[in-house]
Amino acid sequence: MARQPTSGERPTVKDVAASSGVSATTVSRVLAGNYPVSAETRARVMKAVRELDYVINAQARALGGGGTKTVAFIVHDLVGPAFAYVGQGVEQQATAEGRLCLVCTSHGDPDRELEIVELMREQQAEAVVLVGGGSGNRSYVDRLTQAARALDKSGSRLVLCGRPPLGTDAPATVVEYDNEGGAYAMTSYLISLGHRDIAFLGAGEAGHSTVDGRLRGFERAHEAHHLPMTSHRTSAVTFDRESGYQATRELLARDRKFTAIFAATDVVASGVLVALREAGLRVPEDVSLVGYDDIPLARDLTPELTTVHVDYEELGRTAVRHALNRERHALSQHTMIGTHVIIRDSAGPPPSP
Amino acid sequence: MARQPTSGERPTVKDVAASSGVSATTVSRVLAGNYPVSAETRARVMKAVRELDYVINAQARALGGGGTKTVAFIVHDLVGPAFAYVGQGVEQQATAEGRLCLVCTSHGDPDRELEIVELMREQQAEAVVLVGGGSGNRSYVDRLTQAARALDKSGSRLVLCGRPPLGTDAPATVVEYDNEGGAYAMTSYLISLGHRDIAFLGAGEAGHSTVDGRLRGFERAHEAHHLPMTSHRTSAVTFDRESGYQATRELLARDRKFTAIFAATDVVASGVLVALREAGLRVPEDVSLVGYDDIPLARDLTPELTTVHVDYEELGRTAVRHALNRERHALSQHTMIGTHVIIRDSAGPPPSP
DNA sequence: TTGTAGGCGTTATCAC
DNA sequence: GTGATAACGCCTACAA
Repeated sequence: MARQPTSGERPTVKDVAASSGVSATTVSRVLAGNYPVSAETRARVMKAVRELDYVINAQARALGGGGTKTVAFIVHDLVGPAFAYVGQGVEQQATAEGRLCLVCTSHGDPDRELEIVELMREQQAEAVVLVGGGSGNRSYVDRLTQAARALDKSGSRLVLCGRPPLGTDAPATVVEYDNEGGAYAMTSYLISLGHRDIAFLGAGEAGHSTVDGRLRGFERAHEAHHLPMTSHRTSAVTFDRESGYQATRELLARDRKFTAIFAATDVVASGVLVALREAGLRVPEDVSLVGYDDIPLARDLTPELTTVHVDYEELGRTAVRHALNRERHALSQHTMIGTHVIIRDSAGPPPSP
Repeated sequence: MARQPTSGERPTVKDVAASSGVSATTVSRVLAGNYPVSAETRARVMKAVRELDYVINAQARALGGGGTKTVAFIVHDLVGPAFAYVGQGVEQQATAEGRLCLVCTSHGDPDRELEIVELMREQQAEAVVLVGGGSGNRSYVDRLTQAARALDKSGSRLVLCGRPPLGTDAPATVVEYDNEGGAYAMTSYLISLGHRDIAFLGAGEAGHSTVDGRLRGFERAHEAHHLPMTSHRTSAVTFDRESGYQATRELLARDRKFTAIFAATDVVASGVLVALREAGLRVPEDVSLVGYDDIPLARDLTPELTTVHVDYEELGRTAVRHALNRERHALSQHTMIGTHVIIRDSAGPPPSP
């Protein structure tokens, strides 16, 4: 008589085997489909599978061999629009390559981030994608390098997505986008419109790779055009709307000479816009405003925001693709994704004096 | 001599045991910390753990007993703001309860959704959270009910987050928010402002639980105030900005009597706003506009959008909390989260005739 | 306090 | 084509 699994218990290959009168090995072969099995046997097994509503145990499979078919991505939080798009890309590519996706949020805490990497090593994730700019702090970079080596040793791969490489001796895959180039192009655009006094509102602490790159592009453009620079960094540590609002108010209180504002992100720009409007300043007639990221919000602002486009979804896809299909023994990989200016309505010529 | 694991291989408890001169069991006990071990032994073991850079194998642990400590959430996509917030809540609560989070996207495809539920059963996820409104299609509901039973049998739990229960005999946890109540309150608000001809722009096919609920609230408010209703549903199947834009253009082409528009979502409202502005209509002077969801976008529109607030993050948290800490043998659970009107600047009295 | 034996569900290996 | 058997790495009895 076919063995009936205890009700309320999950059936196993053994149950299927018993129920279809074959060995567990044969059941495994039918399911894997990578080994010759007679058509008749296959049919019997499949019937039992359906009747028992059997599904394989992924943990057991991973243990026996085969690996976990899992990719992890670690992100500050899921609600930042840019993060969400990267996540979307990661999930998409992971699914396309037959992998499942683990998500974790670090809320920007480096210690938590390293903890999570450790957790992912326990989980045997095939790739660990770290999303978002990170700190350049020395001890942090060292610990991350060590984590990269540990992952490498267990056949996994650390991927840095949207931040610079750790060093050439760290086994990691890096997929960046061109913060500096985009900021350079945007600044040049403003200069070409006639602006000579541009305020850069870069929220966040120094040493943060993303803002640093953008600021560098801003500076380089000034140098290239032989222009003095009036950069205005704020002490805010977040990239949110509120910090853009506050920074603009402070700026307006102490300096009204600038004719354009370059906000470090679109979200910051949305806060800037509110402050400008409250001060009775029109955009772009009185002051031009540009952002960075080109998230959907950019088109919802009034006026629609001129900004730098970054293909975040592609960033995520590339990260997974490279991590999973890299050349054997290629120690480090590095890809740079281009960015470009999207001209909308928030920037124009400076007001005539 | 202590056994050195082959370089490039992951160390196991055995390696740690050999390296510290104790048995594998003792290592396990030290790591679990739930069993008395002499201080000296513990120290030796921990030292070996550090030296070998050992981490436990989560798959093996799950297999031996203990379970996977994993929660899955399935969502249309990660970039919709509402979805992102629910995901944030799910991840947050999962982490708080010591679980890891698997994400999958279904892109609104019911078949894919059921496939994913199956995958999660293989993964032994402790809870499977289905996020977002779903179709009321009979065969779909039946298959989902069957999936719920299958999950229940393996000790897991299906959670419906933001959609109505499958039926009282399905072992599932449901966490909804009050679509009908919020729409009722908002419609009443518009009526109290003096509006008598309100267009409801509900993108999406009939049978979609979220829109249906909102439309029901819209209708009930009209009934309660003894007002005839002029509902306008569009044929668009998406909830995006574009569908709001198109729907509004069609609406304007055939009917200009309405004095207010109730958009099914904030994102739809953003498209409506563009179309209105293009037509030279001022908001709220010429026509009032309200939305639903209260995503950050609502505050970035000009004028800031009057809308219905939904605490999506709490929705996600509640989903996980209930799934993990339910009473034993409670077949079905049902929670409703409240919604409320947020008054901003996009709705006012109708223009005097 | 510590060690030994067996099992979790699957797949790889080796026989038949 | 099919079936036993031994891993995989951990944990929970049961002994000592």
